[in-house]
Amino acid sequence: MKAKKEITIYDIAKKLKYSPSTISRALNDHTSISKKTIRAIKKTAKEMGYHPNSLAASLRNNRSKTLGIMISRINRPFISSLISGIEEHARKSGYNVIISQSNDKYENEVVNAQTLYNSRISGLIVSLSMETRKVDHLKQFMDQGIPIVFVDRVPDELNIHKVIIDNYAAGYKATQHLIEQGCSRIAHFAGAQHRNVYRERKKGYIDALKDYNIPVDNDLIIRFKSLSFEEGEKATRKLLDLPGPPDGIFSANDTTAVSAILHAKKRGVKIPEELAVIGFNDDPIASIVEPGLSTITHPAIKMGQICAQRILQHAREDQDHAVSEITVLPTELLIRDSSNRKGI
Amino acid sequence: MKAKKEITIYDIAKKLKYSPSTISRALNDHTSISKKTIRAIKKTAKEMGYHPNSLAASLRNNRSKTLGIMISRINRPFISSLISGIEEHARKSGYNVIISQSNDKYENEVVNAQTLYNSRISGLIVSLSMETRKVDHLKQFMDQGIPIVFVDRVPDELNIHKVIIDNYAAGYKATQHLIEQGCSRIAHFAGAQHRNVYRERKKGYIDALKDYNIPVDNDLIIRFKSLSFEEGEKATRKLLDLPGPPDGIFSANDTTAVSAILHAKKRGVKIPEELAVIGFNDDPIASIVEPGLSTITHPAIKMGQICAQRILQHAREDQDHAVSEITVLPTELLIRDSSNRKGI
DNA sequence: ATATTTTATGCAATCGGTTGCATGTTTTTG
DNA sequence: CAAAAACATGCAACCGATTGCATAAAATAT
Repeated sequence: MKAKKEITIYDIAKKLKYSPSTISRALNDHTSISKKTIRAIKKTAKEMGYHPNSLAASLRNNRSKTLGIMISRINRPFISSLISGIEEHARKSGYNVIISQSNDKYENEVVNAQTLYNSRISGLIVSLSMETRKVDHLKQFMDQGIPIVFVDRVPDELNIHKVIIDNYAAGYKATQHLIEQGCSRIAHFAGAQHRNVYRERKKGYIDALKDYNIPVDNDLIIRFKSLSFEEGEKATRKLLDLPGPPDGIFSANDTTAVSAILHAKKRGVKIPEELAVIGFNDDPIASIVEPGLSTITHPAIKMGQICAQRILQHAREDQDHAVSEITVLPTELLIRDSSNRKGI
Repeated sequence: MKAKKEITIYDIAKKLKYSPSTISRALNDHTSISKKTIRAIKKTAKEMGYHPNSLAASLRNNRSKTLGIMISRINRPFISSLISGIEEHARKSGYNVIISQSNDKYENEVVNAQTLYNSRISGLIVSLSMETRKVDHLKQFMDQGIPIVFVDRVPDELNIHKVIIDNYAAGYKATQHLIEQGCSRIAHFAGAQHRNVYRERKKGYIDALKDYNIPVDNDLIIRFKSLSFEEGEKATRKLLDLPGPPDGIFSANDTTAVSAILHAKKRGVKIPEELAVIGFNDDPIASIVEPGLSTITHPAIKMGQICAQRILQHAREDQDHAVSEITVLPTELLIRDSSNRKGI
C-alpha cells in the first residue's frame, strides 16, 4: 500500500503550461490573474485531485493557520464548552485548533507552550493551570508578535488581552442572594487564592458580608486545593460539626456545592431551610441534584467564540501589544431550590 | 513591536563552524555525530535561544507530528474524556492534537476531513457524526497510507481499525438486569439505527427479551433523533400514558434516562419499584440524580489512550491496511438505586 | 502611429530543516 | 606499516508553496 505521489502546483503548472506562481496566485484568487485563467486553473486542480499542502504555505509564511489552546483539563463542562466555542469560530475562519492540557501542572504548561511555539501557531488562548504563578514561558509568543488571549484563569499582569467574567461581582451577587434569603452564617468554599477567579469570588463574598454588617468568620472560609467532590464532602462535614454551623454556603464551583447538598441531606439537614447552598458554573449536575442547585452561570461557549474572534483579529492586524483589551462577560444568578427559602 | 528573527540551524552552524547537516543531526541525536559534538551543539543551541521549526521538518518529511480528531461535539462528557485520553497519550509521544467538531452534520465532517488532510496529519481518529452514512471523504487518508482509527461510532466496513465497546453485550446486560429485577414490560430509548452503537444496544435489548421469553412490544421502543433531555421527557410522558405502561426503561444514554426518572417522579411513579431505569455512559449526572441512575460504564479516557497508541503504532510502522484491528473494551453494569428493586 | 497605462504572467529566491551519498579522518587489524 | 573498517562531517538537492521584481502583451491615450 504505497502512498501515491501528491499533486502539487508544479504538476498543474506543467499540465496547463503556466508557471507555478500563476497557479499559486490563481488558487488564492489573486487579483493579478485573469478571471478566465483562475477558473480554468481551479477546474484543472480539482480534476487532478489537487490538495494544497498547508505545511508548505505555513513554512513560507512562517505562520500556520492554527490556534493553540492551553487549558487545565478538557473533560470539564466549562472547559469543553469553551473549547467548543473556540473551535467553531476558528474553523469558520479557516483555522485549525490544537489543544494541550496542563492537568493543572505548571511543568506541563511550560512544555506545552514550547511545543505550540515550535508549531508556529498564529495565536494562543490560555487558561492557566492551578499551579502557575509566573508566565515567563509565554513571553516568547509576545516577543514574536504572536497574539495571546487569556481566558477565565488569567494572570494579574496589566498589558495583556483577557476574556473574563466579573468574578467579584458574581461572588458578591451570590453572597448577597444568600443574605437576602435570611442566611447570617455563610460559609465559603474557596479555591486557590493565587488564581484570580477564586480570589475575586472570595473578595465579592467578603465585601457582601461587610456591606450587610455580617461578621466575617474565618472558620467558615474553607480553602480548597482542587474543589473536588471528596474535598467538598469533607469540608461540609467539618462545617456541620461546628458548634455554630453555617446556614448558607457559597461554593466557588458546582462540584463541591453538590457534594455539600448531598452530604447535608444525608445528615438530615434541610435544604434550603437549614442550609442554603449556591454554586458556580451551572454544570449539568446543578440542574439534576435535588433540590436544584442555585448557581452563577457563565456564557462558556460564547467566551470561546470571543476568544477566537479576538485572537484572529489580532493575528491579522499587526497587533499592538501596548494596548490591552479586556472583555468582561456577564454572569447571571440562577436561583434554583437549593437557596430559595422564600419561594420566589 | 517587531518580531525578532528566529534562530535557525544555519545560525548555529555559522557560529560553531559546522555544517547545517551536522547541527540537524546533532539535535536529533543521530548516531553518526560524536557525543562530544552533540553536547556542544545542544548547549550552544540552547544558549542562542534556538526553537526548532516543526513546520520545516514536517514539510520535508511530508508529515506533521500531529493527530487529527473528528468528533461530533466536544462538550459532552464521553467525548471530552475520550479526547483527554487521546491528547495525553499523543503529547507524551511528541504529537500535537487537532480537533474538529462536526456538530453531527455530515457536511461539516467532509469539510473538516479536507482541512485535516491538507495539514498532513500523521493519523486520524474518527467518531462519526450522527448523519454520516458513507465514508468516502476519508478514503484520501487511506490512499495516502495515513492511518485511521475509528472509535465508538464506527462504520460497518470490515477492513478498518476500530476501538469500540461491545454495545450488544452491554445492551443485553442492561436489559437482563432489568428482567432479573422483575421487570416484564421494558421500554427502550433507542438512538438512530444507522449508527452502530445504537443499533447494537437495541439488538442486545431485543435478544435479552427473547431469551427470557418476554414479548417484544414495538410500542415500547422509542426511536430518538438526538437523545436529548426534552425528547426523553416527551417519550416518558407518552409511555406512562399508555394503557399498559412499562415497568422498566433501558435508555441508550444517560441524559434521557435521567429525564425519565425526573418526569416519572413528578408524576408520582415510584422508582425503581414501579419503574426501573437504566442508562448508558455513566455521565456525571448519573451519580447525582436521585435515585442514582444505574448505567453502563465506558472506559472513555482509556479508549482515547488506546486510540492514540494504535494510531501512533500504525503511523510508525509502514502500516498494512489489509489487516483490520478491532479493539473491544469492556463495559460494566453499574447498579445504582434506579433499578435496584431487590436491594443488592 | 507612438507613448503610456494597465493587465497578465514568469523568474528565481526563500521559508528551515532533512538525508543519501561522498569524503576525509581516525582507529583497528593482519 | 599498509589496508580495511569505523567514525565524523559536509555537500547539495529536496519538501511545496509564496512573492517582489521584471517583463511581455494588450488596452488606452496623445
